[in-house]
Amino acid sequence: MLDAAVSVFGRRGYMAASMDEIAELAGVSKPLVYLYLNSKDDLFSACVDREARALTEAVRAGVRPGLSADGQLWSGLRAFFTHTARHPDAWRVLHLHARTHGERFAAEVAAMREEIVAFVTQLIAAAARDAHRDPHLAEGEVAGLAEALVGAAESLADWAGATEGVTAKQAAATLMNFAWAGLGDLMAGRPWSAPEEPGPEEPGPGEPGQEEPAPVAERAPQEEPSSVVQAAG
Amino acid sequence: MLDAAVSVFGRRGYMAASMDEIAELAGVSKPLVYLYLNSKDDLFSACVDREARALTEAVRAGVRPGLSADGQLWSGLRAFFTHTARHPDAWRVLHLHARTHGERFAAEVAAMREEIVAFVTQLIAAAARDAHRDPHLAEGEVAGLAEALVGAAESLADWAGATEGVTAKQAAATLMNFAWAGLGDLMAGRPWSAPEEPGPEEPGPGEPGQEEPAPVAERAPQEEPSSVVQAAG
Amino acid sequence: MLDAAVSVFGRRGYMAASMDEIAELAGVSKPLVYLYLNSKDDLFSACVDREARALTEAVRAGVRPGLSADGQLWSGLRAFFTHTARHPDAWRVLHLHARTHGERFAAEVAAMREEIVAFVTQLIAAAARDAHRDPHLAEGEVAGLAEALVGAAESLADWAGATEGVTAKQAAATLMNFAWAGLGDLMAGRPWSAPEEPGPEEPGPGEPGQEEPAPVAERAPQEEPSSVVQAAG
Amino acid sequence: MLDAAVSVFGRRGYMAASMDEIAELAGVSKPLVYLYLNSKDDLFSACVDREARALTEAVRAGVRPGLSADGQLWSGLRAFFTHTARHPDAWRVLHLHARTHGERFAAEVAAMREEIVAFVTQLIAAAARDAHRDPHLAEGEVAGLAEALVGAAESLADWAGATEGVTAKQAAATLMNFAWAGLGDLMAGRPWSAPEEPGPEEPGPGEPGQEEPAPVAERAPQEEPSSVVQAAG
DNA sequence: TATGAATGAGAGTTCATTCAT
DNA sequence: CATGAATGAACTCTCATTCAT
Repeated sequence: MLDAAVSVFGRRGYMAASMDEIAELAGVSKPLVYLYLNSKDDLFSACVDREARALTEAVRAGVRPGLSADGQLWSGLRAFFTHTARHPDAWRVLHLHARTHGERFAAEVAAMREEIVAFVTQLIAAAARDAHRDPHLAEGEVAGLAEALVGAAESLADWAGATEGVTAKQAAATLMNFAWAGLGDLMAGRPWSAPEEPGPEEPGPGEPGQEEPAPVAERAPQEEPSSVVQAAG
Repeated sequence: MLDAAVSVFGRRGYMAASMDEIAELAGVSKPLVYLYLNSKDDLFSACVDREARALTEAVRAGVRPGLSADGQLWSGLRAFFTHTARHPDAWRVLHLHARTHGERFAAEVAAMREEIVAFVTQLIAAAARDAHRDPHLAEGEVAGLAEALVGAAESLADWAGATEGVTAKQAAATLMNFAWAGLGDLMAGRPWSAPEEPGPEEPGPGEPGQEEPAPVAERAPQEEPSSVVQAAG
Repeated sequence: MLDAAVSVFGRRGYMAASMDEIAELAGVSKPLVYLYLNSKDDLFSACVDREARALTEAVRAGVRPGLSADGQLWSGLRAFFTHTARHPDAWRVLHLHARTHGERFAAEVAAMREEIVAFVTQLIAAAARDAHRDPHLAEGEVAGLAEALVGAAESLADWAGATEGVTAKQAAATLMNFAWAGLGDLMAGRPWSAPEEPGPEEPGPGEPGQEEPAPVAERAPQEEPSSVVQAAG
Repeated sequence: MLDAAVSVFGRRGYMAASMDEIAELAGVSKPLVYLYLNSKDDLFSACVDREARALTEAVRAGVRPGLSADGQLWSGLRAFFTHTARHPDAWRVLHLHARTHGERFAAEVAAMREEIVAFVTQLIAAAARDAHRDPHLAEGEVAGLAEALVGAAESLADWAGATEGVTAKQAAATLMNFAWAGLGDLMAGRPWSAPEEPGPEEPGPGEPGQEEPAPVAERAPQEEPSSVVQAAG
């Protein structure tokens, strides 16, 4: 029943979603929805709750704890993009709709986001520690960079979710290049490269361990450029 | 009249905005709104149109044509963040609401976004040409990076708009560091530094010449860390 | 529009009355009802207000100020029964329905009732003064008797309104006998008799000045006794 | 189960009472209510039936058969006010709610009322016979007076039920004074006095023998006069 | 027998939209 | 040109009522 609600909310938004449509999609009657979840607000809140939990859980499960900072970020991003790609409506609910309807929902999303930002902040701080250059990165700066990184990831999730032919791994690679190496290094021919790891999601032989000479996602040829743009919007 | 509509749409969203409130805020009667703009859809479309045009125009006007690639990007970002900060309702309409209500509005936003992405793509390609390392950056790769950059900029615009004490310049600096130097260089103590230029937006004496020792945006001291997370959400 | 509301509320009661039926009876659409009167509660309140005012006004206008105490009571009762007989739905709203739906409406009815009780209290006190027997009637006693008299009048209004063939004058005469002379005097053959006055409501020659040898209302022959009982219930 | 129904109906009214609340208060499940009593209408009808029977039975049992007419009336009124005071929800069901929802319920209440009115009619006729003044009271007149007396009693029951500090005996005394002696006699200092009898309901020592010097009910001192009016409404 | 689970029908309320003026 | 006045349609939510067990 929550599945139906997430689907309708994700496609229509909170206000445009009608309880009739949700009930019909769930295959039950409207009063039943009200029996289990008291109101439209509560229903939406339950959706946001569940999906926020699911997303953070997916990211947490995707991170390889023993790896280096960039390795952990890489694995976390892959899990993040994989989850958002698999649950596009849920992602729309969280990222598009929950933030526009009252403090209540915004707070729920904020709690989820905080967890992810905190994780990223830790990674950056750890990397800075490893580089022994702490003085150059004050605590506030690290937080700012984490914000930027998470924001970029969110936008790329929108883009990847709406663009055909972009896999989660490609999105993650694009972001790692962009964020870790930086455009400057890319210009200079110094892309970031993924750490050695057995591919956990697709462990089959079809995936070569060294697939990263193309560090930036190579998208499928686009006959219709507007769709790309639109998708990324 | 459109001003009123943008304000109400930006604050309430498409569905929750009522024609009554728009007409009242505009100081005219409701039938007059329908006389000039045929329907709520058309009114919203006109808002999106106008604001998309205004934003692209602002960015275009802010770019210093003669500068280097990163200089142009820097000036463009400053113009972008300045505009979104000055017109928060317009930015909410474009980035939050227009994408959630039908292909029609999404397409209008897409057209705007395409222009900006194309501009960024040109800059990256030019920079790559200058570095003589073209082979490393295929066309698709450049487009992907441009997407990531624009996405990061959009997220930062949301964040700056919701966080007190973050100026447009600080947001732009944060993003330039993040995007151009990359986290890797930042770790290594090699931040990106802004090119020499007379500050165009705030040329007054209120701007100290030595503003760049803090390469990452120095945000206002935050006693309440949760507000940061929430604001950035 | 209020007429329709009073009619429907009077016949159905507050809860059972539907805004649809009220709007249809008023010959307008439902949103128009909500435009003028904000909610069902407000609509009901407006009805109660108007009818309470109308009833008190009718009683006030019916009282002959120069008469003796029983003469004033007699004229007031005639006006009261005339009004309730002419506006049965309004009377049902006030006496039956308004008292069962929340303090708000009960208070409005109470204000009206207080006016009438105060008037009756004055009359009884005046009569007691004239009889020079003040010590026997304390203030609280007078108020209690006024309550009883008004209560009896209300019940008789229900009865008269639902029983065919009972005129307002007959109801008033019944109550005057009952209240003023008392059953004891009636047993002893000492009925109360109406003071001399030109009949104001029905001034035609069809009404003899001395019509009161039958002091108690003679009802029409009742083929169906249950209806009488029901009406008086 | 009927107890719960009477309680909820009495407090909420027919329409506002929900079967859910009734079933919950009765401690059973809703389908069980429907098993025993087919519908909400039938349930309400059963309540009205039972309570009407209970009230008439209480009055019948309270009357002392051997007494004089006014003595019987006095004892009957005391039983009546005692019962309504002890079962306020039942009284509300009968007097307030049953009359507002369809002929069916009104007829059930009417049957009860007819019995009481018939009893009172007999009393008045008997008293008239004793006084040897039959010609002055035709049958219709007696019935009218009985209606007025019963109506006054009903109103006083409402008033006593809503006013703190008014006992059944006080209400009965007020009504006997009002009805039997009449205002005229009261003005002249000739109140009705209760016949000699051992107090049946409260025979304990809590009842002083000298309770009749105040012929009219002495209500509790009322600092707030509006509450009296409202309560009596 | 007794009930958890489910629903059809209808309630009050709102809003984009349109005439007559 | 501009609007006061009005409405059709749709919304969220409730409740008496009934199956399957």
